[in-house]
Amino acid sequence: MDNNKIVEMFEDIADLLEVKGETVFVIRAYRNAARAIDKYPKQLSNMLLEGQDFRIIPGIGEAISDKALELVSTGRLQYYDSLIAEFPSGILEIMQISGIGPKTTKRLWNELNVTSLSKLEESLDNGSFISLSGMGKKTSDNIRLQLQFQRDIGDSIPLHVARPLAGMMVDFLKANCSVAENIMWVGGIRRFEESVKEIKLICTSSNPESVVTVFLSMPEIRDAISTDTHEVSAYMDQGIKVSLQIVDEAYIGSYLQYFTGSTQHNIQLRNHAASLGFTLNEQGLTRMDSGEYESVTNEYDLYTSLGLQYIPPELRQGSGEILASMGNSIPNLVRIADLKGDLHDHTNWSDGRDSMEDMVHAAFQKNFQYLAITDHSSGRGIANGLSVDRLAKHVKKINDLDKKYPSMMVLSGTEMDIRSDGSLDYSDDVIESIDWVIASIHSAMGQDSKTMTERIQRAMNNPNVDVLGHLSTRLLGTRKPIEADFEFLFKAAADTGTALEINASPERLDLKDSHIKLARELGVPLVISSDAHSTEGIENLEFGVGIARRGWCEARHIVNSLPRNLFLQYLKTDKSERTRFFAGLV
DNA sequence: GCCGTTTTCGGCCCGACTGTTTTCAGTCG
Repeated sequence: MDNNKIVEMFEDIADLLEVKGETVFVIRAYRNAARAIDKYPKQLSNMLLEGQDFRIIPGIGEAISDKALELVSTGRLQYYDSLIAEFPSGILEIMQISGIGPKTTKRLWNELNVTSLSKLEESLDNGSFISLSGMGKKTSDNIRLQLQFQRDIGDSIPLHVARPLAGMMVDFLKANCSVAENIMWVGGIRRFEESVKEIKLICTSSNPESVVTVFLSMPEIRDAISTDTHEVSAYMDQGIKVSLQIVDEAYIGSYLQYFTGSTQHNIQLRNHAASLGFTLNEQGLTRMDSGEYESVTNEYDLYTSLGLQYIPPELRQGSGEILASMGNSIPNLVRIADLKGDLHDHTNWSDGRDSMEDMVHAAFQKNFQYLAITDHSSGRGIANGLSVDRLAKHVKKINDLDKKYPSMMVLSGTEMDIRSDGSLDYSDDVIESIDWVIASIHSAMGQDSKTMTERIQRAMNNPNVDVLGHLSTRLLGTRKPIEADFEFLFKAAADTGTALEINASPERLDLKDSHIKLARELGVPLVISSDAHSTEGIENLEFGVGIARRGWCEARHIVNSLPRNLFLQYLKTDKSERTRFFAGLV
C-alpha cells in the first residue's frame, strides 16, 4: 500500500471521528499524521523493508505507527473497518461537500436521516434542510451549487492523475510486451486537457492478440469492458477507463492524429481536407476524384500534405488553430527549457516540506538563473505564515543564501494574502523591500463578482504587488473558481503592470488555458510558477508549461523565460511601465 | 493521539469569514 492511500485512510478516520464527536486533539493527531506522511519523502513500505521505525516521522506515535504498520503489511486496518461500519456509507461523501462540515453532517444524519448525496438533494428540494435551525436560504443555495459542481465533474479524471497512470502503462507494455511497438498515449492526455474521460493508448504490433493478453494482465486492470483483436478497453481500480488500440504500422501517422483529436479539431481538419479534394480518415488521405490513396508515414507529414503547418497537440482544440496553420502563424510554443527561473516556492518556514537551503540547492541543480522564495504571509495562520519579525529574518537568510550561490539570483519574496476587502496582509513599508511580491486570495472565495473584481483590482493597484497568484483559486475537481470579471481584470493587469501567474501545481492549473490565451492577447506579462512545497514540487513546472502551451504562449509571453539580466531589468522597471517594457523585449 | 518533559500528564493554532442571529457557531484554510 502506498503513502497516498494511507494518507487518505487517516484523513477518513479523522473525518469520521469528527462526526462521532471525538476529542478534537485525537482528530488533530490523525490529521497531523496524514499530513506528515503525505509530506514525508519516503514510502512507508520501503521504510518497513529497511527496518525503519515509522515513529521517526514527527507526528507519528505508538498508536498510529501500529495502524500504519498493519496497513502496510496487510493492506487492511481493522480499526478503520469497524469505525466505518458505524456510519451510513454516504457519510464521507456528504462531508466532502464544501460548506458541510462534521457538525452539519451529523445533524443531517440524525435529524433528517440524510445519509447520501441524493438524500441531501431531496432535503434541499422538499425544504426539510432549510427547516433545520441555523440553516437559511443562502446556505441551502450554496449547497445546491456545490452539488451541481460535483455532478458536472462526474467521472472525469484530472490530468495529474491520468498522466502518470498512462505513463506507467506505456512503461509496463514496453517492459513486458516485446511484440508491441510505437506505444504512445493519445487523446486528452496528449492534448494536455486538464481532465480526461479516459486514458487512451495506441501501439502497433505484428501480434495484436498477445498485446491484448499482456494489457489485461496489468495489475491495475480490474474489469475488461470489451476485447477485440485490435482493441481492448477496461476499468482500472478507481473506476478509471482505459483503452488500447492496436493499429497497422502503415497507418500509424493518421491513426495517431485521429486518436489525439479533439473531435472539433478532427472535424475541421476533415473539412479542410475535403476543400482540397481529399477524404481524410484514420487510414490517411484519399483523392476524391481518382480514389488514389496518399501514403502518410507520420503525423507531421499528414499536416504538411494538407498544406498546413504542423499543429502541436496542445493546440488541437478546434479554436482557430487550422486557420492559423494555413497562415503559417502557429506559435512557437514555450518549452520547459525556456524557463530560466521559478518565482513561487515555499519552504518549511511556512507550509513547505523542505528547508530553504534544500529548495535553493534544488533550483541550482536545475541550472536556474533565479529563484524567489515566497513563503506565506501572517494571515495564513494554518500555513505558519510569517509575522513581520519572522519575515525580516527570512529575508536575511535568503540574502545569505544568495551570496552562497553566485551563479543564481535568490530573491526574497512573499505570497501575501489579499484580504476580503482587497487590503493586503503586509503594509507597504514592509513589502517595499521584498524583491518579488505575489498577492493571492486564500479566503472569502464566495464573494459576488462585483465585490471580488474590486477586491482584486485594489490589490493590483498596489505598486509593490508584482504578480497575482493562482487568480481563480480553483482546485480541479474540488473547488469552483471565484466569480469575477476576468477580462476586466486582465486589462487592469496590463494597465497596472501586474503580471499574472500560471500556477503549475497540478491541482490548480490556474489560470486555465482559455484565460491564458485571453490574457496573452491583452498583453499581460505572464509567469509560469511551480508553487512548489517541496524540492520535487519544482518538477510541476512541466504542467504549467503544458497549460501555457494550450493558451498559445510562446517564450516571449513568459516573464520567467527572461535571462537573469533582463529579468533584473524587468524588476527594476517601474511597475506602471513594465507591460510596455516587457512587450518591447521581443 | 502526540509530544516533551515539570518522567506521568498537561497542553496541543487560530484568525477570517459566512450566515444566521442579534452575539455566535460552524467551516475553512
